[in-house]
Amino acid sequence: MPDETKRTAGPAIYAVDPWVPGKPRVRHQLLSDDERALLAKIASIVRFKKGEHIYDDGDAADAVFNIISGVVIAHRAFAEVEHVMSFLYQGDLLGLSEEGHYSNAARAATAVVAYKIPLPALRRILDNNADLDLDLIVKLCEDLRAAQRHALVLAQKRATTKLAMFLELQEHLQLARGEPVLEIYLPMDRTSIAAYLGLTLAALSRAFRTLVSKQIISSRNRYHIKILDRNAFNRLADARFNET
Amino acid sequence: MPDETKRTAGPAIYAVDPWVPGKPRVRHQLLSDDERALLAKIASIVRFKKGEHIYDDGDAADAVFNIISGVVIAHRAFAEVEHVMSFLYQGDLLGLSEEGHYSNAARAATAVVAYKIPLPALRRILDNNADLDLDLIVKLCEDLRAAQRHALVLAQKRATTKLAMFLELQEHLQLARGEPVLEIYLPMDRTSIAAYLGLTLAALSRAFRTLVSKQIISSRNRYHIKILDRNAFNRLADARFNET
DNA sequence: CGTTGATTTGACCCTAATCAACTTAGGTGG
DNA sequence: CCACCTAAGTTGATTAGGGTCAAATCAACG
Repeated sequence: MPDETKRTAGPAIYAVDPWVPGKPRVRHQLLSDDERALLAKIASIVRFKKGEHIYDDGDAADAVFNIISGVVIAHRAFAEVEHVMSFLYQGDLLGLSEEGHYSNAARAATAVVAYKIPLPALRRILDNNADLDLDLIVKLCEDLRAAQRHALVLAQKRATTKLAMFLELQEHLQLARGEPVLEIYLPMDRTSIAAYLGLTLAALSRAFRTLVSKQIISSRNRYHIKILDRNAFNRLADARFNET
Repeated sequence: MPDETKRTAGPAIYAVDPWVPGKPRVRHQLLSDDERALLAKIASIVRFKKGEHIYDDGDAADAVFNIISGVVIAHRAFAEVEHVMSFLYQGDLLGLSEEGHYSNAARAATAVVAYKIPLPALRRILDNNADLDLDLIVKLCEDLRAAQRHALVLAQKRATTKLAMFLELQEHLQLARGEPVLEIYLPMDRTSIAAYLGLTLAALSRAFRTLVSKQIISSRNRYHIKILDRNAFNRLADARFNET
């Protein structure tokens, strides 16, 4: 697994479309070494323990975070229910899509290390740096597509379909990160997955059981899933197979 | 209703957060007159009839569109079902969040007039124009928030809640556009609304009927809705009231 | 080894999906 | 302007799938 952040110091933004099935393009670094060095100067490194709270919906937004390692959950309470908006991985930015105040809350799904980039300093650098703008635009377009994919998942009516789509997405992300994909690794807990898919914990659990009992997937443990029947899996998760 | 596009010619990008309840900030134009003139030079004006097809999922993306008037539906078929990703209004951009190929299809919900901006020309201008970048970033952040709001709506389990949230969103958009809000105007057909909310046409129809029979809303006709019981409406649509 | 939180499972209920019939609203052509 | 046609929307009956609540396991950690 190539870890760019070790070769060159400083914030990293990766981009790749993890959706198009059969097209596992490797993600690439959007920032040049110079840009990363520039950002590193104004960034500090922060650590969060698993489950730790990073910022709250409504807090004054004074910094953006760039994940070095670990998984972050962007979430939001609505009508007493927690909704997970996205899972964020190494190289992802969080705290970006707000102005003045964060519009999501964020917490660590695993132990997290991240760059914390103060907003005023970032703004100063952006103003003098046309290239960074372009990179940001590319990243934002990608986040936008991701949000629309999420909407597509949520619009599904069957729990097994949602779950299969989620697993496929995780698999593509893993592939894009250059990790092995014999198994799908799920760093977040079931509750978070359920909140992401718009299901109750019970319904998600049943969806897992259904896929397992149909021999479509198997699970070594809570965090490691293997796809046994790729065809059946694709039929559930992938539009191409449903458009006959 | 102020119509900026009539005062100054050329593409227009408006931005405002239409979500925060009780905070109906008026949208403002992100582009300067100079920028708009610049874009106008490379843009052509195109018209689409109601229901007309604008571009298809997968088409080579050769231009972005900037809506002058009318409503556009960004949609996508998945598993034989049409999903509406967003409704786009005057000043909105479409065809942006893709690279190479459009990732959504688009069709006109009403008669539409739009600027068509060829991508190569746009790229040339962006390269020489730091200000435009910034504007684009603001717009993208806003689109991103909108997509996450959509996800939040889709994650709701009750049809009446989804519908109320949708109506509230439309109301806020209208307010932001400076239109009167005694009634909520729904330019799109029921089928599109259902597809946006992840409901069947039948379920949406029943949700309307439920709200009407509970005296929460009334409808003058298919396109004009009035909110009768603001408290009950907010209890359904608005997180603030559900967090007790 | 006990305690706590996470996950699974079960029983029951309710809502929205489905399928289908019916009504309405918009066009079209006479 | 009206009769007709078609697409859009409504309504009804039925059913399946997920919600809800609660009990039972399981897993992690001290």
